[in-house]
Amino acid sequence: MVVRELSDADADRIFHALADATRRDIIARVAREGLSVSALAQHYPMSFAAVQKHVAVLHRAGLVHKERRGREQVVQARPATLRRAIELLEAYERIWRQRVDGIDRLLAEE
Amino acid sequence: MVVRELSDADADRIFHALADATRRDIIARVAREGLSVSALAQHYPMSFAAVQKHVAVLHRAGLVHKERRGREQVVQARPATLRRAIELLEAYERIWRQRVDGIDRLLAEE
DNA sequence: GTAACGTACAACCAAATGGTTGTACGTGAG
DNA sequence: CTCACGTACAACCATTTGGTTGTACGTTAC
Repeated sequence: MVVRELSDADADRIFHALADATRRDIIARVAREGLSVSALAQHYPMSFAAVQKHVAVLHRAGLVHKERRGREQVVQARPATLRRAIELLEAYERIWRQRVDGIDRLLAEE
Repeated sequence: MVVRELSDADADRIFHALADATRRDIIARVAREGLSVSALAQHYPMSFAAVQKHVAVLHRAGLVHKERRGREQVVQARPATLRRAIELLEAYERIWRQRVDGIDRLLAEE
C-alpha cells in the first residue's frame, strides 16, 4: 500500500487488520524486532498457515513489511502506516472538539 | 461498554467498528451534532435497517451513545472511546520507538 | 545430493458480516 | 382517535473471515 493520503479502502484494511487480538500481538512483537513467520507462529495456538494469513492481512494493510532473508521471510513493522491510522482517528476527535469549542465560545459570548 | 482498561474484546469491537467507511462517516456526522437514526439513514444508499445495524455496531463498541428523545433515538458521539483507541495505537507506536531509540543509543555509544 | 526447513497457496468448512424485506410496536401530530 | 413516523428485530441471503489440511517449491544444512 502506498502511503500518501489514506483512501477509504486503505482505512478499511488498516482498521480491519487491527481488529484481531492475534494480529495486534504480531504487530507488538515485530515492533520490537523483525521475526520470521515461523518464529511468530510458535507463539500462537494455531497452524502455521493461519499465522501466515494473519501476516498477509497486516501486509495488505501496509502495517508490516516482509523481507526475504535466506529461506526465511522476516516480518518487520511499518510504523508510518500506524501513524496514519492514529492521525485519521485524531481527525475525527478534532471534529468533535471543534463542536465543543464552538459551544464553549457561544457560552463565553453571553 | 464501560471504559476502564481496554480488553482485547473491547479493542476488537472498536477497530472492527472503525473498519467500515459508512460507520466512520456516521461517527464524523454525529461528532458535529447528535442525529436521529432516520436522519442519518437519509445520507446513505442503503435501507434504514442497514444503517440501524451500523449504529448498533458503533454502539456495542462504545463509540456512540443513544438517547431516546420523543419517538426519535438521537445518536451522539462518545469521544472518550475514540481516545482509548488512539492511546492503544500510540502504545504500539511507542514500542517501536523504544527499539529505534535503543539502536540510536547503541550507535551513539560507539 | 538429499533431507529437512520455511514458505506459499489451494481447497475446504463453519461462523460472522453486511445487506435485504417484512412485521410489530410505541409515540406524537392532526 | 387515528394514522403516519421512527424504531426494533427476526428471517433470510451472498460474501467474507478465520481456521483447517494437504501439496508444492525454493533454500540451506549436512
